Amino acid sequence: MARSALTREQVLDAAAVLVRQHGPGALTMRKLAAELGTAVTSIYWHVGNRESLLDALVERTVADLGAIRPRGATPADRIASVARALRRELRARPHLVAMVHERGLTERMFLPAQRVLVREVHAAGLRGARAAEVVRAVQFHVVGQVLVERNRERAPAQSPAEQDLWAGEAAGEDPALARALARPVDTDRLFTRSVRALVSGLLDAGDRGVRAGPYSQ
Amino acid sequence: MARSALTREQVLDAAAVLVRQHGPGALTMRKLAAELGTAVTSIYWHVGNRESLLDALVERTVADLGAIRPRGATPADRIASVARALRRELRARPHLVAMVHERGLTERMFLPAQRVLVREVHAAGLRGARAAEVVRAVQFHVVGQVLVERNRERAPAQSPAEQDLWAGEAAGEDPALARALARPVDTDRLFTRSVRALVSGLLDAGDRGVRAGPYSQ
DNA sequence: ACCTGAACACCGTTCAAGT
DNA sequence: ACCTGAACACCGTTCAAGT
Repeated sequence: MARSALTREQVLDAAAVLVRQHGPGALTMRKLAAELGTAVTSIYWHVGNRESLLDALVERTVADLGAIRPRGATPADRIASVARALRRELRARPHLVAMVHERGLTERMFLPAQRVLVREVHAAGLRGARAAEVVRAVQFHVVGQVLVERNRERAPAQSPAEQDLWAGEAAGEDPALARALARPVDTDRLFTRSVRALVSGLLDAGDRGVRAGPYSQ
Repeated sequence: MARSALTREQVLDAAAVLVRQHGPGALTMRKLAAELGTAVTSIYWHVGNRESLLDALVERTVADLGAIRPRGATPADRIASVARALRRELRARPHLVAMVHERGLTERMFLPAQRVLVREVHAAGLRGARAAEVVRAVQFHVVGQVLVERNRERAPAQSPAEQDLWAGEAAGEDPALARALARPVDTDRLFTRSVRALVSGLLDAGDRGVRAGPYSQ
């Protein structure tokens, strides 16, 4: 498409389009060249090779992740809201997560959110190594969940699904549980609840020693 | 190596060796054929194509994941111990996790552990949908963490590392936190603590309503 | 400084032909 | 029922040659 004096920017733009449409696997140097109307080898002059092209693409997409504003009254609520916002941002860029994952750049992607989290954990009254641990636990949890969710979306029908297993099995003992596990997972709800549990568990731990208090019943 | 009457089993064995040594990316049909001393095309007769070869490999490896025995006195401890055991099993087979992830078979891989978790969550006094939620939250958390850790191991040196950021920045306000975030993550410790927090958060939630009680300070 | 085509060393897969 | 080589349609990358 684009004519006259190929730019590195143009290459990145075209590459971004290909990746957005069909994922990183669909980005071949030859297709990209065809899209740009140049010889394959011209691309190499501008971006080096496929690997560093993808690197540059990741760098770029990470850069325009939106800023995150915490919401809520209590620190626990505000930390949980940061986690939810971050998940939303990442889920809006499904291929980014895959590429960042492949490249091992998760840490980098997370720096802006980390700053925000530190502020909120401070507001919760934590300092030093204990505060750092909470920040990292939340961070790891969010990325982990996003990765798992992405994975599940790609393969909607699992071979011997949970359904089949839980249809008969424990139905006698706890039919409601069997029914619940046979239903597809509501990932939004699960994320919200587990983040809330994680955060309250992390913040509570300090109050009453490491081993958190009584368990239900 | 192997001579006379190529078997499907032999193909899988040789494929497993290649994958174990250098990851799924290193498994090419041509290398595999060379290893087996046959024509590339013979392999197709036995396993169909590369994709279903990898599927079969995953199936096989998932099948010999060890059984998990919970340890500890309280349900919270026992649930956490299942999470840790599962993480250990998965980390012992790094390529399996990648392949399962690519194939979207996470659910399947998790079925045996799910049974064990259900028993422990029952022991904690939960039933029905609430019990199912705890099981799934733990399950998702473990897989998520294993994926994140695998990702981090592949790229040990992150470009603008946390180190650089936290070296100067907030050092004034909370130097201990800055130091902690500048240190490399102790993933074993982080996993143990966050699982404990998550589980206690999940089990507590029932006792005192959804919004878990006071946060520290 | 930028672009080109030819060539190299790889892929996965199909297919007609052998035994 | 099993194995084969030839061939097809792809890859990423290098390199000498052009302007």
